[in-house]
Amino acid sequence: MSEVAATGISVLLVDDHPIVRQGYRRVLESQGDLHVVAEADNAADAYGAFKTHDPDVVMMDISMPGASGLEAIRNIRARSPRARILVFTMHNEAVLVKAAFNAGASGFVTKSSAPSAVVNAIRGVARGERAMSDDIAHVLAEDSLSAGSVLDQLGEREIEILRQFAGGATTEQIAAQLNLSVKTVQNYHYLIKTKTGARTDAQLVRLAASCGLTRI
Amino acid sequence: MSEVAATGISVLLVDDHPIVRQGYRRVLESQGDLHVVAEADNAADAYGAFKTHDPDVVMMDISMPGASGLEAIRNIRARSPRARILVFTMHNEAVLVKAAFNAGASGFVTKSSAPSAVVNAIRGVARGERAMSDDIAHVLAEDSLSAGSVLDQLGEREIEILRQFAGGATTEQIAAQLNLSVKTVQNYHYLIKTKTGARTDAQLVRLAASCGLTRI
DNA sequence: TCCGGCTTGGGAAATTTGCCCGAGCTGCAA
DNA sequence: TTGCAGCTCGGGCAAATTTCCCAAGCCGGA
Repeated sequence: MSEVAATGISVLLVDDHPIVRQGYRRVLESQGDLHVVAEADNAADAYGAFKTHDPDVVMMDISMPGASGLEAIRNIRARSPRARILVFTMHNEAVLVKAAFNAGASGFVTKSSAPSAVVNAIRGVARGERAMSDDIAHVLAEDSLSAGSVLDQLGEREIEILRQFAGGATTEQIAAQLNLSVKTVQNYHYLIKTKTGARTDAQLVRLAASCGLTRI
Repeated sequence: MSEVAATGISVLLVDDHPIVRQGYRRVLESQGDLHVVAEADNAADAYGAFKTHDPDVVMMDISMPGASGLEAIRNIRARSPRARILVFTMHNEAVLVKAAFNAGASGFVTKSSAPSAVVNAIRGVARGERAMSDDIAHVLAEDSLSAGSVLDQLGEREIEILRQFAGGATTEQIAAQLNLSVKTVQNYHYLIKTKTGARTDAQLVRLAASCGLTRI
């Protein structure tokens, strides 16, 4: 691995939008100590680029098409436990943040953050620290006080049914898929709404999407 | 208005993510002929900045919180018909593209485009041309062949009800908001599902989201 | 003028929801 | 070991919603 103090911090950028990557690249490289050594526009390429360039930090947008960003994190970390991954996204759901850290991320910064906060997060992650932007810290703080996230109160079965439902499946399809009676699926549906406080199906779909359970 | 040939092209950046704006700014300014004269992070500020700086081109991400980006375009164009607005977003739904052009946009470029395509679009828009990225041209071409998008078959009232429904509003809330009977809203709900072919409410929400009608 | 489409709602049958219940299972703790 | 708690699974039943069908007013275009 490169000597951080001596040669600066090497960064692998992962984002599916080329101009966004180029923008980040310029912002980072204007800092002097940050060097973008490679880019990737999907989760699959990310690991290849990681192996080739062995960057100090992977800066990754986890809302990409194809494989989930969380999968990509797990993937990289499983094969290279020393990898430092900074998640960089517009989402700020506590569930997603926790999922990212559980998957092995070292930091989590939202795109709403000031550029200075982003580059400082990169430096922190490169030093082996855990880094997150202020808004994420607040979200997690709120979350820890409010006794866990929405999804934490759901059982495995409930989450699976919520995922399929939010994905557009009908009650019959879910019942057939999971070998349940329609009535049971209906009951779960009701239970999920009760537990999450969603008043309409649409709110449930949005909840699932904002928790990263489904992508739209 | 500035003399494009003599002084370059002045650009107003509108995007709700500061680091994204800063990234774009650097990409644009590295071109030599493009100058970012102001930034705004919401639709309301965008018009203020437009009045103050009178830029040649407004480069705008229309997926921002608060007022719809389409509203912002209409707003600016209504007050300054000479304004050139280049929409720059990750969405590539034909409905949204057409809506943007109808609202008065001069160009539409997706974030998937190569940076060179983006800067060329800015130059084209500044010259008064209509500009769009290749993928958008393909989407519109497909759309014109496939006899219109899903949303095209919906009336204004239907779209408004779909938007509110997908946003999480209950039937009662929509009825109250629009001064309709609950029965009418229910009928619209059914009609929308029939017209769009959605079998569940969840599919409807996803449809609305994928058309840029709601954000999750 | 007439036709077609949008908007607004009524009606009635079919279906789903909301909420209650019980039963089997598992893990955990006293 | 017993017992409790929580998950999973489904029945029951009244209330609500959905699904269609229909009608009437309005407006713009042929």
